[in-house]
Amino acid sequence: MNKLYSKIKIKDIAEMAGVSAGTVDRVLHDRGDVSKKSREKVEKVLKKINYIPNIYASALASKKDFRFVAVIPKHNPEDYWEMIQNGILRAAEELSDFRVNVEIHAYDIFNIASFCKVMEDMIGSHPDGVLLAPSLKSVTFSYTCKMDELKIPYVFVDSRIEEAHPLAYFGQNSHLSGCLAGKLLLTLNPDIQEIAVFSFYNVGQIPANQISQRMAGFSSFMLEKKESCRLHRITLELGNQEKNEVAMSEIFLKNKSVEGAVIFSSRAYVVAEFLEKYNLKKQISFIGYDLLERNVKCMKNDSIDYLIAQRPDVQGNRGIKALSDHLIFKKPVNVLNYVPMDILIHKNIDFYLDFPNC
Amino acid sequence: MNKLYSKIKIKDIAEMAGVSAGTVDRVLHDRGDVSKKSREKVEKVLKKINYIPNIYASALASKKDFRFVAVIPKHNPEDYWEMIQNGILRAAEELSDFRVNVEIHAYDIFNIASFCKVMEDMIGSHPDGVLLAPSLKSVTFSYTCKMDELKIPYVFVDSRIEEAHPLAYFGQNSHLSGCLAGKLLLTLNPDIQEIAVFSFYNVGQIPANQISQRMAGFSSFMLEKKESCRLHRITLELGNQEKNEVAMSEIFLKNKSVEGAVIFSSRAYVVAEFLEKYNLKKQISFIGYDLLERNVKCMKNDSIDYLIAQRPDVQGNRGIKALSDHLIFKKPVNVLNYVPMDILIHKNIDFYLDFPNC
DNA sequence: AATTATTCTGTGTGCGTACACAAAGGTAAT
DNA sequence: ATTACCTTTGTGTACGCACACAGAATAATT
Repeated sequence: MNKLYSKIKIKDIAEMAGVSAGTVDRVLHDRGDVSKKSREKVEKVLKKINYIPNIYASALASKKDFRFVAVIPKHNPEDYWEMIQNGILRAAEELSDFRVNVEIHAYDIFNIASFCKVMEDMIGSHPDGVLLAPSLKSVTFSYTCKMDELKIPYVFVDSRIEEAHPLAYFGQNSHLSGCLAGKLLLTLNPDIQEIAVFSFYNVGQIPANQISQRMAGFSSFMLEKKESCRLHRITLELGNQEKNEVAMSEIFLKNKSVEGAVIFSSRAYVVAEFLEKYNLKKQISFIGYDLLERNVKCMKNDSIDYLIAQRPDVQGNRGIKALSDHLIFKKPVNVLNYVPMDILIHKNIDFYLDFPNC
Repeated sequence: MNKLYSKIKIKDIAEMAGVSAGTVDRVLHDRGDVSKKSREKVEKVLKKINYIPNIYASALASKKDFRFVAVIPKHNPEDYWEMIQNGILRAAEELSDFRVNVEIHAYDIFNIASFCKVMEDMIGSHPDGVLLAPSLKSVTFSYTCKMDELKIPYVFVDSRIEEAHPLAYFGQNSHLSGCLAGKLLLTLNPDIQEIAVFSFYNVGQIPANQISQRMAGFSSFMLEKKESCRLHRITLELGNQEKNEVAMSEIFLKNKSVEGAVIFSSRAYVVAEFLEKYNLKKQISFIGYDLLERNVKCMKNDSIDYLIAQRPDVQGNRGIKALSDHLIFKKPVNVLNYVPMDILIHKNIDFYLDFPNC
């Protein structure tokens, strides 16, 4: 409750350099109007000591407001994107005392025009920073180019576009995460010969980056480790339960030799609930992604064996924080941030859910 | 870069209530010297609006220094405890602008007297808060009682003592983590019949809470799921490589029917390196705990199949933050915080290591 | 040399809060 | 009614920093 606390402050530096606090401040912020002589005196002191500004005092004194915009898909409350959004909103709260405001602009994932409209309006509003969940590669790229020109820093979450120049990326290494899915499936059933690989048919939309890369990773892994294994690709349709049920009956009921299944998008429950309904849980090893409530429920019913999670909340949270690290705290930020591929099974999923990541 | 930012401040409340800022402050901090009339006026306003103090301004203005002490085992730089310490030190840095100082007091894990000395000196120094890695239960308990009396808040990390009244606990649910080890071993080898269970002989010391509970969890899980399976308990001795090698030869080389092994303390590499040396990696499924550098190396050599991790850095970090949440930010803190049981395999371990947890 | 123009530098104020202190109000005792 | 005493209240200053502004020092012009 006493003494101890001590840190070098601007005033101390001023004293050491034999100038005033104002001059030190001008040097620190490179704001000009400093003679060479004074600048050198200050810089000499700065080199000697390790000045760490009090960011809280700094934020308090600053009059700048920051406006960040997060552009993500429209979604339902139980969706994967909701978790990303939660992370974003949590960051917004944590940073509110630093005069940071975050707006969420949502686009329709099935409608490129909607994405374009959102992006154009967003860029037109001249935000200080942008968090972006990429849509179609070429389209997205044209907007990131515009932001490069306007010097608006942007970060990617979930997936990224190699050609762009984001401040940072937070997301999984999709290819390797597909390999992991393969590895887990082989652990469950080393002798597996036929696997059903599910994906969703996105009306008029090329499959997301993320998902096709996972698929590629999985395929190449299986090809290498178990060439003999046959992969059946089944395309499901969002909301068309009838058709999906037919497709799944075809593969699971008619063809009794399929012993495993994978899905690379977050709606594993669509398949898992089918497995439950027809009592196939034991025969079919099934692996999915992301901790949607319904997925978790299926896992607890043992219709999903493994879920691979990717800390979506952390992605959103750290994405926003990367922007403020760069713009407000002037900290260097890591560009490529691959989030861990968390392996969840019945036995450890509860602790994962209960413990706030970050 | 403009408007937007606005939050209710003490001055606003003062205006609304028709009193001065000083009076509002006195009400907010329950510091007395306020007439019933004024208090009511202020409280009425407070109920209506949602006042969130600016903790940074508050920290800036506060003249209180906080001294936290972390009592943990002495250790080497590559040890498990080093990671806990790193989390502690990171928290100390993050909180330095809040006038928080953290001291690390280390005790000799093999010497109860050393623990007692550290604890007594520590308590005698009247810290504002304590982070504690428990030693022998009964001894530790006597000190937590003393801290209860002195109203010094303390948090447990790693393991806990049920009878004590900590502000918080951060650590794994050891019992279930033992079950998880069992589950993973069965996934690797569903037909396993003989398993070697390793532990370290701690000279003159009862095995740590943590470890014996994992062992119990594992045993009960195996008993339930695979009654026929035989468990061989092998006790190794820290630093006595010769003796250890003999013991391991006995179990792995003479007895060819052992197909799996587990160790519940962090030095899995002692066993794994033996498996590498005698080329037993493929025959023996082996599961260990914690991401020591040497363990990770063994995993990459495929001599360890699974490592169960417990975010030791997060434990240390959140432990210290729990103290400051309680003492400085007056936030309620969760008592029981079970960290996730992270499942690491060759395929996903790198991402886990690269990505800073929190 | 005197004046104006141009750097440059120090001081002062505010950010939102905590806390010390003095002033004001009230009550009880003389 | 006066004094003394306690309670309650408002004001002022400091925390460390950013930034505006005035004033000092220097350079350029007449």
